[in-house]
Amino acid sequence: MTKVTIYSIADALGVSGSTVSRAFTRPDQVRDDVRARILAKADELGYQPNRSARRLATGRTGAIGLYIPDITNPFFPPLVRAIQQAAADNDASVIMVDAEESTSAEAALIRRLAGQVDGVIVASPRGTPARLRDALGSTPAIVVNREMMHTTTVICDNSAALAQAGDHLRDLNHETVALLHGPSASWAARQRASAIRKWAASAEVELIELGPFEASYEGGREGAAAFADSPATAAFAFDDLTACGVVAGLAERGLSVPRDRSIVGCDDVLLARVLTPKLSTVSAPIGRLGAAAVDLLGEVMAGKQPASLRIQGDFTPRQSSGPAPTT
Amino acid sequence: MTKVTIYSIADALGVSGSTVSRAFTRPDQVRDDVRARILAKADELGYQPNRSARRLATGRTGAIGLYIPDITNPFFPPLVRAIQQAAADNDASVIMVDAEESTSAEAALIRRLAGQVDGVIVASPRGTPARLRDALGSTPAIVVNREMMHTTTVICDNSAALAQAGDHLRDLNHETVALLHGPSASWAARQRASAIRKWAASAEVELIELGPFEASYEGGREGAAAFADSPATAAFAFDDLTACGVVAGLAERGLSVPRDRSIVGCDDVLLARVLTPKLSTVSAPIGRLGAAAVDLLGEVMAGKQPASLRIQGDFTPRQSSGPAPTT
DNA sequence: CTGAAAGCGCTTACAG
DNA sequence: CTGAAAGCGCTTACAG
Repeated sequence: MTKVTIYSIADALGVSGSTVSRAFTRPDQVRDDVRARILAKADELGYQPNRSARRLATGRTGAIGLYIPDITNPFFPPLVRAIQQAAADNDASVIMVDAEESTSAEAALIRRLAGQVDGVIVASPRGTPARLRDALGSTPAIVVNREMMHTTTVICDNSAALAQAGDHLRDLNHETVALLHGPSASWAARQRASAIRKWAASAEVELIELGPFEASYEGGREGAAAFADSPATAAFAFDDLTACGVVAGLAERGLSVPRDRSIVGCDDVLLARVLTPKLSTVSAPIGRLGAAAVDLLGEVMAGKQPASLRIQGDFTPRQSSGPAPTT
Repeated sequence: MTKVTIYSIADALGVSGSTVSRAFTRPDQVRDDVRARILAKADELGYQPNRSARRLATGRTGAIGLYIPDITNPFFPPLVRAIQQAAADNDASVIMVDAEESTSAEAALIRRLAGQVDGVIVASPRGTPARLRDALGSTPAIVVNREMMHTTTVICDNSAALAQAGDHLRDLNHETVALLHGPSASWAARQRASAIRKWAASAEVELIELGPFEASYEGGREGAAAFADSPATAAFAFDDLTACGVVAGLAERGLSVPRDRSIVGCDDVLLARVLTPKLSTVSAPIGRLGAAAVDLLGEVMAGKQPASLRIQGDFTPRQSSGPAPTT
């Protein structure tokens, strides 16, 4: 099976390569019957355009880059999926790189990625804005899950939902509530913490701040130890995976959720719904986040400066939050 | 910031483009000091080779394709990561496509992918071998997680581990054990079923076959209903996610694991370790699967016909299996 | 609407 | 070890 190019088709049909090329890229500039014959022949020969050649000629790669800090964190697969799907709708392929949780590799990975694609979507970067901007250079980019000046950004705003979650706990008679801090380098952790503090102040609930803890199951288990030793009867975990560790850590101490302690997670990942007890959590519309990122990236690549987007999260009470134990 | 090419460097240094090109691709063919100056200047100018041009010139894309049926299934992210890492070690990028669980889209997605890359890794395909081979055409390929004639394949062989798991249950005095079938289109499901049947026959344990059920949390809940109504005191779930659904479904019926029923999962995904109770499961060395796939793909691309690989799984008893309830 | 030609940025025989 | 030149397969002004 020899290589089939536009010239194979051109020769077979007695037209020029230019015409074949146009039949694909500017169909309206080719007479209908000629185009029909070209398309038919292309199909017959199994023609697939050589993307490298096209890219070289047009200067666009047709690919967008996606930087993810940790594909293994259940938050990201749905995001990756949404981004891929939106990209496919725009005939773009996506090249994904996973930092494997290494913050130090971040800048180098992003720099390399930026060189290979038309634009990049950076999810949950941990590095400083300056380093990130340096790595990006002039490549169009969208940052997801973190706000950053001079950059189009799409984030999930959980403040209102977190306040709702807080009210829900207060209504269940929890009078002192723990805030299990996420990693201090995480923008989302800082956001959530400040939203919760604000809620606690206005709701006149006593807030006990514990941590920071890693955003992992183990981090949650450590959090559980601190939580169990505190007077709090309910806690906000940084995310669902952490919450899951908290449930396990409490269980190891003979404390059962929601009977003895209540806990609310964040993100509503698969885990939150399959855990027993199901987690009360704040859900991020992850799919919309991804789709929006691709749309906005398209605008940036087109030279526009679209406004940043913030999507509201939503509180979903489930089984992990219950009435405060009566002592 | 204007585009920097090999000629920017060549001009700045008074050498030819050929020499600059060689400095990168055939360093031994360039005098040491010249190469050093070129590399330094490239660095100074922030040179990034244009991949499209390189690809067009060499005829290789430097990319491998990865087809995944469902990125959202916790089995796949670690596989993706391992494959990416191994590819990066070989200076290849990976273009991933996710079928979003749509079996019907499989062939078309794979065909498109195959046209864009030097070789493809196909994970857990559901389609018939004929359709798959047709979609692949002459593109070098490795199939992961399914055996297939005339194709280099890397799979995890769980037979021995499943028999170990069975023995473990029998030693805990379970006399009748349920097999919750996975989806009938799944090669892995058929494999596991036959390994379990073989074990049951030789161990003289009564096996009750239930299902098939979907490979999902919901599928597991359905399985739990059938399991609860059966005389079995322990069950093999198709995978960990399903097992998780079984635990939840049993809980809804007031049955607790491992007190009232025992359950063993498969794959040892993150979920298995964060669930309470932690799942007894058969672990696939997912990372090795991915690394091996990339290695073998390299051989196929080099024109060799490497032998298929089967890696042994391992049984890991944890908390979800306990002594049979004494009636 | 169509063709001849130049050009995208590399690589790589071929001469020297 | 180095340079001039051709070629990879497309796209796209430019002429007609």
